[in-house]
Amino acid sequence: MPELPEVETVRRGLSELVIGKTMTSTSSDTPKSFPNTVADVNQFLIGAEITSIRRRAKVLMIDLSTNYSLVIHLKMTGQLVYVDKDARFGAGHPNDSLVNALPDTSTRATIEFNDGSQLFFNDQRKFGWVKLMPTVEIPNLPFMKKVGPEPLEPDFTAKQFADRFARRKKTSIKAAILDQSVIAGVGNIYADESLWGAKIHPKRRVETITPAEFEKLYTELRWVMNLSIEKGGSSNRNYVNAEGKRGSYMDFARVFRREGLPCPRCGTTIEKLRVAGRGTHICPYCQVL
DNA sequence: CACTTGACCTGTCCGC
DNA sequence: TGCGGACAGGTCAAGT
Repeated sequence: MPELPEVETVRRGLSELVIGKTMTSTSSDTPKSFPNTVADVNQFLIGAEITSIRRRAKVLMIDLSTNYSLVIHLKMTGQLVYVDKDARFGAGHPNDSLVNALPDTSTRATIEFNDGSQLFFNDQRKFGWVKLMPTVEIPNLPFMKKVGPEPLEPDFTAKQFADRFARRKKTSIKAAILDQSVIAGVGNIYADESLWGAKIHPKRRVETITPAEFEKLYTELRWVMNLSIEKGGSSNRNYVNAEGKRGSYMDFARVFRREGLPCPRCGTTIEKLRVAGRGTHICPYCQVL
């Protein structure tokens, strides 16, 4: 569940549920998922109060009263699931069958709060990570130094958007829009959805994209990401996010994972191909090379 | 530097 | 039913 709209949904949900709470204990299974030393955890996390939760690109930052932060990347399969002291999910609780189901085999770390509630970091594929570090050092992370602008910031303009692609002229527009140093937070779903919206074939070389097409792509990307946040993001399985709601964006997807179905604009059958090493969905009539 | 490919992991689905 | 291979919403480290 890991593109900008999904991570933002988790951020908003967690903000409602855990800000102001104090962490009383933690446990984790693999050093890879949560590499900090026990000493660091004891000194800077145990007893710390959560003061704010921020997002940059697809990275979450849980700021603590110790001036340390938990920096979290969910990668492909990471989840943060909150369960209250009565083993219930947060407001919404749509899935009682999951009550008491955590921790499970995908649980990599658990944090307990002073009121008996818990936060589970689950990650089937173990690509994700949680790192405790001084808040002021977050901007020095290599990823933070290279990552591009936030596409949903109100003052981010279409011209700034187009200008970001100057460094990737020879590659495909799909590879470029997925490049986090170009624009922050775009992943496979919203790349495909926005390129369909702008009627641009994902294999088009960046240098062939016209200013009008960049403007359209900018508008479509922002529209589709804002819609997805409104819908709580995308989820395909029995997934519940931190606040106990399922994302419904996939009900609104126009091309993503819809190969074999009609294009909602022209009725042509949607096709799936590979671009930039990723599964890619297009309407072959609306999006031509 | 820009660009492409493979690696990191586990689970699932699809064809034989 | 079993097995092999491809594939899954992301990023890095290598290679050219």
